[in-house]
Amino acid sequence: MAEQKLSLYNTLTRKKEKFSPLAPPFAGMYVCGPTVYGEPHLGHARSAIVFDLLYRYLSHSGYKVRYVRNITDVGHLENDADEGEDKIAKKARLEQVEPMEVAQEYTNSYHAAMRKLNNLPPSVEPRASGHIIEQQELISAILEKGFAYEVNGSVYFDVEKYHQENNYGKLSGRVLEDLLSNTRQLAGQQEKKSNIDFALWKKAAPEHIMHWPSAWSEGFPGWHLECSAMSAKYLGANFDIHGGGMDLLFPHHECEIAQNTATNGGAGAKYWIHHNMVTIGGQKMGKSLGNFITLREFFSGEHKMLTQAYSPMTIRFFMLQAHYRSTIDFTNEALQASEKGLNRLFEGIAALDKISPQGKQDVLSDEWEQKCYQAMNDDLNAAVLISHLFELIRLINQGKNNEIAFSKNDLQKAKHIMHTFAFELLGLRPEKETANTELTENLINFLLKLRLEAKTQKNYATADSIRDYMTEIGIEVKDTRDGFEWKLV
RNA sequence: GGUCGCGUGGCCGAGUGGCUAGGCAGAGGUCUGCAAAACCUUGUACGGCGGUUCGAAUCCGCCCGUGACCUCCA
Repeated sequence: MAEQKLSLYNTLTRKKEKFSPLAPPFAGMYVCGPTVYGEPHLGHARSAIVFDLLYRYLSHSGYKVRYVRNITDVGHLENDADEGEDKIAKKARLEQVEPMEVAQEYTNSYHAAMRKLNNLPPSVEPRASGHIIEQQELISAILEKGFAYEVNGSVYFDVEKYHQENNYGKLSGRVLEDLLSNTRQLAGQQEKKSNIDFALWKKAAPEHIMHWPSAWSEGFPGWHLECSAMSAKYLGANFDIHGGGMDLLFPHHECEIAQNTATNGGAGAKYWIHHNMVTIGGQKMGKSLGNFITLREFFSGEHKMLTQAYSPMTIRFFMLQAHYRSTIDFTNEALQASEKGLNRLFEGIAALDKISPQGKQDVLSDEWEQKCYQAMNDDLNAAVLISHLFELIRLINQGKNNEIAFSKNDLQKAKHIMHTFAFELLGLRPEKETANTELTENLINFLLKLRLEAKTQKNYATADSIRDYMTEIGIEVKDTRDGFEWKLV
């Protein structure tokens, strides 16, 4: 059904490439998931939404997709100056609870937020802490190949040795010589042969909470290891797509490629897909910058930078209106525009059910569907897809006003397009509540019929009084040409 | 400092050698008891200066502004 001509921008080759999986009809996709030491925020939302769009589209196109997205609950060093104190462990000590309790709490928050955003759950969601053995095996393999060395119970990746036969920097475009001269000298790096070497295993300091036994020391795995280990475990040494934010391009993904290449000669993934950042006032959102807004705060509106609450679907729609490789700047004004636009889209789609077919000839050409697929195929251009949907909404509204006569076939076509692209692929979901029982619904309709009678008799005082009361209790009433409409707000 | 990117109408944001992106806001109109919604009309934008071209916002150069990465980060 779908045209199988998806092109994706591959960071590895720096150009758009036709997507062609290694073993069709299967497609493997690995995405760097959250580090669960804090509340999920807009950035997490963007990553999840972008790759949800890709997941949905690949599935829609007939691929059997295995979507793996990890949970990082161990393994990220705070920084080298801290002598390798683990992020999760640090937070745990501050809050005086078990590290895994912290990880679990934020994992739960993350899942709840992702569900609200209507992101489909991944096929496999592995935790780094559950794959210590696999990570240790990977370290052994790299040591065996001679691309790592052990010092005092810690193991480091030998970047310069690796670079003699391979290209460290092929993904990020970095030049090794520049890196060597520009990398900062940090405390606690005396063990490493070179500044740019990175840890595969770190010996845990005595006060360190999270540690595991290993052949080298009681310690913990390095920060880039988990993704290599878990992608290989669930997708194979060579798989199709690796995704993540642009901020992970270097060093994280570069190091992953080095680890993968060192063990089996391949980069791992064929297509490396990176989405851009969310900015606030033109600056990247970050805790240290003080412009950090969690998803919970967006949904409740409780944040000093927010003038109102924004629904999960508004956030999703806002994200989808920009191409994934562009930065997207958050402002209240932009989000309000999205909220209204999304409402227009949903109302237009709902109007489709109220239009009765009148035309004998089709007015909607088949090009509509093709245009929509073209937008998706062009590196998942959801922004252009949405513009097409709005063009169609304009026509639908004209049909609603009897300015265009749609045929039965037209209406089916329009419904099909909206359901496929707006709901199935973009993952938009009307949030409008309906009356919870048939009884309520009947009562509302009865009241409105009374109002209509009053109106017909020009008893506007009564008509307005009924409408005012209904508005007050949360029922929005709109008059139409031959009756009324209502919805709960 | 090194590397890479971006600069589009009031706002957000697509596009990229010639053909109206789209949404929001604004103005005028149609409809309407009022309200709301919807529809129609309306703005001829691409940082500056040069160059290439029949033609550039789109390619090239320089300048200005701005951002990301180089440190955990979506």
